[in-house]
Amino acid sequence: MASRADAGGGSGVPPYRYTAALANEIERRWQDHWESQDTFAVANPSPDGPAPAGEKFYLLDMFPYPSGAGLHVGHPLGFIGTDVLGRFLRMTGRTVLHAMGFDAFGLPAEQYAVQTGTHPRTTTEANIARYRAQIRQLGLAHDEHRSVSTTDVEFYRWTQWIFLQIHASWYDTEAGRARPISELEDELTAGIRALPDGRDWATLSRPEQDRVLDDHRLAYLADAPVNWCPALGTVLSNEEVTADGRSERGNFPVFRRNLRQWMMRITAYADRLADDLDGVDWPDSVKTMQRNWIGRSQGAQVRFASDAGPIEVFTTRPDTLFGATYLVLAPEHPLVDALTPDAWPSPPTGDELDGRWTGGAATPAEAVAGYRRVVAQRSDLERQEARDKTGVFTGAWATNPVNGEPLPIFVADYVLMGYGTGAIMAVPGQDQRDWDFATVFGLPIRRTVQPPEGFDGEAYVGAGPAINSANDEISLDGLEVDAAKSAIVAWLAGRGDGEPVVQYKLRDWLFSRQRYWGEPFPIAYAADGESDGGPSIPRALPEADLPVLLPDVEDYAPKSFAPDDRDSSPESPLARATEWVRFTADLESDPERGFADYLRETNTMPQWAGSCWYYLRYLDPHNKERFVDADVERYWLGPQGPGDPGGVDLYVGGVEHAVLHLLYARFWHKVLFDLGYVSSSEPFRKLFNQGYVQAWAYTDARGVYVPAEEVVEDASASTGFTWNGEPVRQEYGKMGKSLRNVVTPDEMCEAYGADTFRLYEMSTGPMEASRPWSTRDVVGSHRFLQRVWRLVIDEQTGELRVADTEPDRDTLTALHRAIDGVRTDLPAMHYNTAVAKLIELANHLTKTYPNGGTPRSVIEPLVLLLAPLCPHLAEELWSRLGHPQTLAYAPFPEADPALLVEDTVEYPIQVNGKVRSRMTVPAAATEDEVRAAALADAKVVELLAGAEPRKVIVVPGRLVNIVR
RNA sequence: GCCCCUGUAGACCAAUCGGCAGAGUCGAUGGACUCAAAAUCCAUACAGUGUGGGUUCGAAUCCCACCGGGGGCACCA
Repeated sequence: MASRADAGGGSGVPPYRYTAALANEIERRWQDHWESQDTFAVANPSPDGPAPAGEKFYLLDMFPYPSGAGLHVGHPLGFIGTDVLGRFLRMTGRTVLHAMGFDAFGLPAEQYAVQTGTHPRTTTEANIARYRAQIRQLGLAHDEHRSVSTTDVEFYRWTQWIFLQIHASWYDTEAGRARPISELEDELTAGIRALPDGRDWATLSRPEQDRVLDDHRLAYLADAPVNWCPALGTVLSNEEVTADGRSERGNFPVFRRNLRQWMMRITAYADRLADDLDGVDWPDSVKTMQRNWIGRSQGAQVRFASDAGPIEVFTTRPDTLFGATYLVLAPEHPLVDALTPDAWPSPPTGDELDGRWTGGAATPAEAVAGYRRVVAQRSDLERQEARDKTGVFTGAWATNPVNGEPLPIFVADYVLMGYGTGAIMAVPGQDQRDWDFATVFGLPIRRTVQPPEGFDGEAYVGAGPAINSANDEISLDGLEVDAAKSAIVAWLAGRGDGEPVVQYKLRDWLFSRQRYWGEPFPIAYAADGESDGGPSIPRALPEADLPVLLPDVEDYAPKSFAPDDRDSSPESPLARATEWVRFTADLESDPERGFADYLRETNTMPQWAGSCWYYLRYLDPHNKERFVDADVERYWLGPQGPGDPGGVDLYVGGVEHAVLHLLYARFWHKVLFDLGYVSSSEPFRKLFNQGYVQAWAYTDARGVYVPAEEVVEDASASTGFTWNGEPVRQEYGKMGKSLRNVVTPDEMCEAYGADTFRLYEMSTGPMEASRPWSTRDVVGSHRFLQRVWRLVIDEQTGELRVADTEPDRDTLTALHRAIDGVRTDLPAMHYNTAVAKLIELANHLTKTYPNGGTPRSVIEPLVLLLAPLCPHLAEELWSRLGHPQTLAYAPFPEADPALLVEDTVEYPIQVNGKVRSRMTVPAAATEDEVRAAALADAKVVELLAGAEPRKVIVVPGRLVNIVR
């Protein structure tokens, strides 16, 4: 079977037609040319070098993970989009930095290594080479000298270095920024700062002092509840666990358990991460997602007295305090054991104890223990699915500070230990969850906010005046929610029973993984333990020891377990590299010891580490002294004026990174900013989310996916499509192997050429929209490029067909309209409409000059207009038109405003909103002249039949509407 | 359940401030070229903007309700 490329070059086709074969030849030639001439290399400013030519623009794509499957046509959508913009900006005089790197640590290479024994580096490098080749054939104008991969030793050296800076920092809440931990130590030593627990710094032993410092570091070890995934053999960050309590990768069960792990104190930055969103130009949807993730809420902490001491409760509705009728603690709450009495008490009210409260247990301790057992055996998923309220009475009462009322204390799993204080005051009148629980356990319900007339729901959570809310000292009655909140919080604070407080959903970032293929931590522990017998203190390795190289190991797999083996414990593959793990040194970070034996940290960093700062390394990829030179960073990323946070000028990628990558990267950047290493306070000044390329997939009668490329449209089939004559059902989804609908850029480049592929991807819709891939439609873009080629080159002879004649006025107008439109559309990334305007111009020229002889003064601007979208074809035509230099830096055409205005305007004339007639008037006509002309129109006179119109609306340049 | 985005010819998509529903592409139909086909070129037809209300001289555009599609969050006190 002949391929399209063969058909294009076969007999009967003019010898100099723009076929796929010719396109491929042109494209390879120009790609080689750009590479050999270093066309897209961009220099950093230097004191002795020449000043940069134009205003800088740092253009950035979210770098890809080089998977073994290679690219499909969906992947390069964003890359092509940024390339078009970058090329346009270069032609308008900007100095553009555009580079491409690889996020190359990651699980697939490691899993492949586990299966085959191939070193992950081998697999990764092969995949990167394939990606580079696939990207190169698309003609993307990247500065190749700036390409980095997170797995490069010279890259992860600096990832480790940044980790050391974070580890060597603490967050000074008074100053509102991170500072070197050495300054904290100095202040403690000098007595300027006291220890929060009242101990005297000078009397502490060295390990005790180190532990105090470790409690402040932005990177710290903690026994924290983590998400342990036995099947993957590793812990996961909160962000990597799905809503139904499974691993995002692989969909395995995840269990909560306590483990000693590396954490990043991202919560210290919660306010700045939320507030600084105001200063960046990001889509509102992404800002909202980040704000929701940080989850800042204003509220109050209230203390309820109990026999086991005060119980701290967080609430966002302190105004409803008079409506509290019981308290609930999370089952894991530390006070539960102290509260639980030996025997069931009689209620202070003198009533019988409600049978529903005890769960049938003989003693409170038994009831609580039994309930805890039930809860612990539930997975997170089950806990979420079970909406029925369960719980048990602890046997204890607390006192409501506003009215001295005794409130029974329950334990229930609808209260989470991880949020607030792990204890709530329950206000069934104004909270549906509390209402449900109160209903199950027969607890009193009291409204303290007046619901509106006709409200027939249960709990009322809306606005309204307070009721039933007064004691001898204070009355909230009649106050609206906000006023009531401030009043009661002030009253509580005055009595020492509470204070205003801010809560966040954001948790600290779990930063260690039990994996091989990641950055090793530059950390070690004393082999013989600590002199005070406490847990090991992590010791930073000196900068001179960087990079800490990944050792070779026999087995790359972490120890994995049965998916539901909740009691298993993680074990990193690096722990088996015993020669690497143990070493002897005299560490400055361990002043207590001289030369001593140490054991390396055997966890590795999560995949996010490299992506937190790669955009900084593009700026200065070969710097041996620093991760990025300060002046270079200031030039490319520095703030442009007051109120500007600085950062990358445009960052383009999918919305799937709205919280994870973008939040982590902002956090690292802010730490580096606080420590004075970067001048920008935000990494990405402007963010743009491109859409996805989706694809149709087809299933047969059994529901099995069939190869999408072999499916034909068939109106006679019940489903409209057939495969091998069988009807198949169409569905819409992601492009991928499992749906058997993958189309690769390689196929498209072979069948049509890269310029056609680029043009097609850019013309199917606006950059932000997802759209279906349709191979059938690609030919339209190809035909357009053939028309452009034919305007310049004779298909029979290969000679130029342009003439040095003057274009007519219509053609000139068409050209300048196109210039004007394209100049507006390209910087706005409205590539689909820019393409339409180019096609319109080409169609006009084809029609106007059917026998060749298109004026050079029109053709040359057309070629330049096309250059950002189809650079190879444009370069080729530009060169054939006699220009020896690349057009990459040629000036982009400018529209002549005089040619954009028309002499006359055609006005539709509406009568009562319906178009009844048309007229042509000079463009310079005044509103009154237009009105007069419209009223004089024969059709209008006929329709009005002598009557006076009630109203005449003239929209200049648009239309006239006459209301009868 | 809550929040956000979205709905325009058979398909993908256009339409400055609310102002003539159509720029462009595919497909369809007809024609040119061809012995024929492919490729290429030329021409034509096709929707009243998811549904129902409202505001307005005028609504795809603004407002309300509902329906469909996509995404995010989810016992967060």
